[in-house]
Amino acid sequence: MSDPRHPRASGRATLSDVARHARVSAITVSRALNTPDKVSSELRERIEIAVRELGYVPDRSARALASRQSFTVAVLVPSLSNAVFVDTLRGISERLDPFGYQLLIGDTGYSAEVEERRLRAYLEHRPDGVLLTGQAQTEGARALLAHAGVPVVRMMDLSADGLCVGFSQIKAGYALTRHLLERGHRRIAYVAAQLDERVRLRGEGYRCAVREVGGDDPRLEVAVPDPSSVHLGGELLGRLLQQAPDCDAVFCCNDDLAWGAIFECQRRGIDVPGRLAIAGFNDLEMSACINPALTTIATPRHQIGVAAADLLLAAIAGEPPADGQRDLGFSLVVRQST
Amino acid sequence: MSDPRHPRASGRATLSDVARHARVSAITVSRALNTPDKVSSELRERIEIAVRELGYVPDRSARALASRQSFTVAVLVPSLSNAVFVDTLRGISERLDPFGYQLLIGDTGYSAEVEERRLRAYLEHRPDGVLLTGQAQTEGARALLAHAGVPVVRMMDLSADGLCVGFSQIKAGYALTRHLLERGHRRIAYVAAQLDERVRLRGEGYRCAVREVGGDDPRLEVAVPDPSSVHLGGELLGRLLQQAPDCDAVFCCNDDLAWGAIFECQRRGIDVPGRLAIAGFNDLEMSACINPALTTIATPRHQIGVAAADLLLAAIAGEPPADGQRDLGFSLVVRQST
DNA sequence: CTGTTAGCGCCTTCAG
DNA sequence: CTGAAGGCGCTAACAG
Repeated sequence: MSDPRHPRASGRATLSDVARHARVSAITVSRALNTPDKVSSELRERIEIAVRELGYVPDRSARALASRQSFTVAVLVPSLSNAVFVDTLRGISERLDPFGYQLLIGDTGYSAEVEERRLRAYLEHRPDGVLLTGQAQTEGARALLAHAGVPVVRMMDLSADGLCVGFSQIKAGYALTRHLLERGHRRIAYVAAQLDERVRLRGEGYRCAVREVGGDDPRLEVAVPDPSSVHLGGELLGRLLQQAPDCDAVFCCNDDLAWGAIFECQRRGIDVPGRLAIAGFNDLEMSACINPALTTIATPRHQIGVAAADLLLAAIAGEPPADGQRDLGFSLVVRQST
Repeated sequence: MSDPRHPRASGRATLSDVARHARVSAITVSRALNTPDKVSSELRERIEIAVRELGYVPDRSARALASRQSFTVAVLVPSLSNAVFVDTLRGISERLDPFGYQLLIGDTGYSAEVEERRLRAYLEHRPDGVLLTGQAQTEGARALLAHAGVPVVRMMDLSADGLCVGFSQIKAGYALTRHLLERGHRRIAYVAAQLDERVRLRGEGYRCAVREVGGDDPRLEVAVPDPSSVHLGGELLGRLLQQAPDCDAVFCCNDDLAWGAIFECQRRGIDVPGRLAIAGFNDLEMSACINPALTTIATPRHQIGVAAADLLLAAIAGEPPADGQRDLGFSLVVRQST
């Protein structure tokens, strides 16, 4: 009833369908596809034709199962709405795509629980490597990774152990605050939302710097756990101005908040930077376009993705990590808002 | 040499490792995990303990191979840098996560070739469904989908055949232009970048509307294929003002460009909307925050994700699509920029 | 260069 | 409710 030259009605063409069609053995088809130079050009051609005629698409599950390599890398970022992580993803993808690795991209919504859940889900794919943003947050997540035994590279911050690529969030926060101090500001505020590890560390850097000049004052800090947004930036500026009307500079934990703060100043007729200097963090594309252009910390997020991918590739290949902790630095971009 | 109660050194714990550990058969472990109510509570408990002790994580490849269901859905969007698609992804994820589906998320960079390549790669995972943005661009992509025989839902625009969820880009472009006409503008420009299907359709709508009042003029259109960005918005405004100094309103094909145009007007001292009205498309978060607040078309992108997921779920379940073409509409949001 | 054999880890029968 | 046998599609290891 069934024609052996054609794929079974029950599903798609398989390797043996192709093999039968090309009158070779299955393994030869496998080789023609994966290591073409190990197959004579004659058979290769016949096989290529069969593949095309049957519309054969290999099955990764079967391949992964048999070869014990999934050619898959799991990547977890806090949010896809944040351009910072999307730039990082692009760097990863640029580096991993050419090697045939496929990315399992997931966002955690800045939640440790979601992170663990997604991690578990992705580990079921037996990824060849895992890329994480920051530390694995929960005990469970760390246990999962330990059991899995896959190479892991952590991105964005620096840490004491394991492989990681990033820069010192503390130093960056410190550097930006120093810049404001050098501009002569003494009542410098820190406005933050989405209080993740990195935002906290930037706050640390800020506090370090203001303390050095005795300029620390709890009223100068506005921090809320809400998701960051431009709108929130305006709102938090209002709150800040209420609790510390004499502040003369604002360090926003990210650019989005800073934009919102600038817009709010425009509406209130507050001169930036004359009456109030405003600085952000990350140097997203728009920060150079807004009026006044935003002073901010440029972060090497794309490069972090590239380097993390390279590090992971090396780890997958079993190469000893020459420098497991890669500090890619940051740079202060001074524009008109300060 | 090897203790049968422990996973082999060569790899991670398998179902039979767990089975041995709990002194039951492998299939019972499988059932305890997938259909717990088909296993006595006693065995279930023993199995749960074994799972925990061994740190067992199921292997999706093996499961997919044996069950012929991958519980995976492939999603292709043009870009992750565009908040529009990220909002759509969120809608999809919200709907599909609870069912245990895992998303294979990929971006095409607005390229038809990349789309086909990614599609092929994702089909190797034997996804239970595919979510596409717009039409499958290439002949090859369409052939792949036809061969694969998986349910496909297309998002964002409307189309004649197959399952799709979106709204009429033409009508939206028309509606926005009508609004500008009703405001009394007669020299309305269309500024566009990233010329994908949707941007072109919006342009169609624009042209329809201006033609009705005899206001069409090629000098009023500035369109470049470059990736859209805020910076580009400013640049294109400059170009427009040069080739049509008398234009009195600008319809930007997306909000990013409109922001850039507004910033450029601020720098040039052009009054918005007094001298020049500016409108965008999509209603991203920032559009309500900028000064002047941006008039734009609010698009139901999150809802599109939700509805697309629902449609796909139904199609996977083999349910006949009651309404295969779902028009979710759009709405005009009039703010201060017009 | 090509083929055979066996098995990856799990689930679908079909039995009890 | 539990288990035994077989196979999903592919590739490793060995043969020739």
